[in-house]
Amino acid sequence: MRAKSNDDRPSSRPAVLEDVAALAGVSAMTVSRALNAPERVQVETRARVLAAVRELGYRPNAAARQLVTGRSGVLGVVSIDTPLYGPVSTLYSIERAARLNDYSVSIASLSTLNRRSIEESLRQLQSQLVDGVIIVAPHESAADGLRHLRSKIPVVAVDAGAGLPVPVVMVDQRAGAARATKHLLDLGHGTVWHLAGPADWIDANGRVEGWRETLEAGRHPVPEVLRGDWSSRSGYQLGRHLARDPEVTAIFAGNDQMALGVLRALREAGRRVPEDVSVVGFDDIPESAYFWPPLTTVRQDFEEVGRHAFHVLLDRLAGRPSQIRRLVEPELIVRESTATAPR
Amino acid sequence: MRAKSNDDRPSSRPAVLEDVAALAGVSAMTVSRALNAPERVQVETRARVLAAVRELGYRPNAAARQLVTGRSGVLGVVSIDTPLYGPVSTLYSIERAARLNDYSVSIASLSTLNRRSIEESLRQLQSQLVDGVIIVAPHESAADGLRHLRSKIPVVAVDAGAGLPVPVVMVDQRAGAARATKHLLDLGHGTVWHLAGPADWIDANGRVEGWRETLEAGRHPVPEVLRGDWSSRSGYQLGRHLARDPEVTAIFAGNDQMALGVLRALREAGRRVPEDVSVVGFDDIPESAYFWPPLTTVRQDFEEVGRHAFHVLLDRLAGRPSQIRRLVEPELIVRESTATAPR
DNA sequence: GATCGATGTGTTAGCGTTAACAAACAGTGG
DNA sequence: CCACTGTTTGTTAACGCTAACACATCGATC
Repeated sequence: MRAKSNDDRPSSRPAVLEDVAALAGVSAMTVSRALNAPERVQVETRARVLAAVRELGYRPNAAARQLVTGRSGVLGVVSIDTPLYGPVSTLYSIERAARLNDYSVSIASLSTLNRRSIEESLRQLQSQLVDGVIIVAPHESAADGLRHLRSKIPVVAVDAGAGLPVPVVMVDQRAGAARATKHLLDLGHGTVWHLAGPADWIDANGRVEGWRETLEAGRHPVPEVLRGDWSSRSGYQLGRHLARDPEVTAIFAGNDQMALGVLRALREAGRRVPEDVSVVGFDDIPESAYFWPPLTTVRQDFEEVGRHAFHVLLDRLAGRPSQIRRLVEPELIVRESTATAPR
Repeated sequence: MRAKSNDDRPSSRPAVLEDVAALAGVSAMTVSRALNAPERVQVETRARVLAAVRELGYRPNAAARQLVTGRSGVLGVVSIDTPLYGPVSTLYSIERAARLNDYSVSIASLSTLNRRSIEESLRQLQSQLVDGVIIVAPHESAADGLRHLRSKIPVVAVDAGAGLPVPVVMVDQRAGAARATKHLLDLGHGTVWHLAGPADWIDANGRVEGWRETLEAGRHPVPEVLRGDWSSRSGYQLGRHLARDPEVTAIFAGNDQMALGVLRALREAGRRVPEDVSVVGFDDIPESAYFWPPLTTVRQDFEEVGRHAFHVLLDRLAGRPSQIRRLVEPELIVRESTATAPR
């Protein structure tokens, strides 16, 4: 009990449980119960307590509660600090799902994902006493870190490779790439060139696999993979090579930005889209509907990814069993950058 | 002291101060000092303590520390949940600055910024015991919330209007818009049309002002402002109107996405860029160098904005006086979408 | 050689909350 | 009418840390 437990209420200091208890004429424990387990307190008592809470503007002290319960109601999210559409959308959707469930979110953004950086940020989040962590790990280099996790707290990965000792939630990249490729083949193109994202990105490699499998399944020749870095610049540079080759009539770019660069390279080379060459992107960023021409692309439902990741983590926290690999279906959005093959 | 203070170390339970103290043969207080005020402990003792800390893998319990010191080392960031380049870059740069200074960052992303939503998220962050809050408030509607803050903890705003009772850090939008406009006037254009962002965005209005002032200063006619919504779609729609008017030879778009839509509208109307019409954007998103043609635009240094915001907040936390309004200088990036006026 | 300050370390008492147990009370059934 | 159950409330003791003070020890000072 406070030294000065007299009747003044110096609103300078925030109200604590004891103040509420005094005002309501009950013990501190009853107040605690009225707030955390309302059914264990008589209706009338609870009403008095809640009135006192409101009058004093009482807010429970998170640190004290956490010290005794061991739970903080805080979720850690480890992410990569690029302003790329995918990772950002995922981060926000996780935050939204968490807040809807009265969790708050503490972020650790990393410029590179590897074992050291992941362990470091995990340590930092742990000493902040987060209840669980979601790692957005779109890099292959993160696998090493995820494989050797020896964290006590539950971890869920988003956009991570297979065969890891943690649950993974992600968009089915292979299915998305397969749909994009099949769309082009169905339009009569002999084969599809693929402009991939960096080899150390999980998503990039998943898309390469989906593309390759689809070509092979239809016995189409498989051109060499071209590696970009997600930027329009790299799409442009690689696009200039492709533009020179008259054989090339269908290009599947690993994301919309690279597709934008390709569109520019083709135009500069005098090749029309979609009359001479068809182009498909990936992501469906808000701009892609306004590219020239509007881009056929693959939409990923990040909202669903975030929601799932959060709920899988909740399951872990509650000790419930949960799926260890959850794939979200992507959707092909057909616009004007694709058409039947020339001739 | 723990009930079972015998010599076993059940590594099941994480080590606490007392365990370290026992191993090092000192009192808990000495361990605390060795970690928080190393100069107040003898060199040799400190070495023993640190060795014990390492051996046990001891990490201080944040909740306990916070309960007694009243400080958490956590910073709240209230932001808007769009994947737009500006707000996202700002968020990441704040996070980076914070982490470099051993603060962690808890985010609250809102879909709308108004008095109610700001107060609500501030309450939530406060009950999480953050030491201070940075509000990224690019909406006019946030002003009402910021004006009536009665929060006990320090608050700094980013991208907020003038005349508020909190320190504000932001890019100088008027200067940026003035530079863009002047660039076009210097190229001989009679006047400049402006395609503004939504009227409820601070930045959009700052750019309108900078544009208008520059035109008026040079006694150029001031065309009616066209209002878009930052999207390529709106840029395209408004651009189609402008494309029909042969008087229009210079367009300043409120951001790069809208500029992209304008480029498309002009091209569809058969008007060449930059030969017939010059176009300037704002933001310098990574793609804008790969638009067709590459876009002249205004670059904002978000990294610096984040750094400043964090340090102003640190000043507040330390009770030091700080600037109440800090403007970061934008930079004009000239590319190929602008040229001397036709005729 | 008593007094002082400086230096290093220990002791005590909380910070605000909840788990665990204890107590008071009413109703129930034999 | 008494033990026995269940419901509601209170009491106590942590949770892990640090502020504040207390206590040694040492050399320097007059």
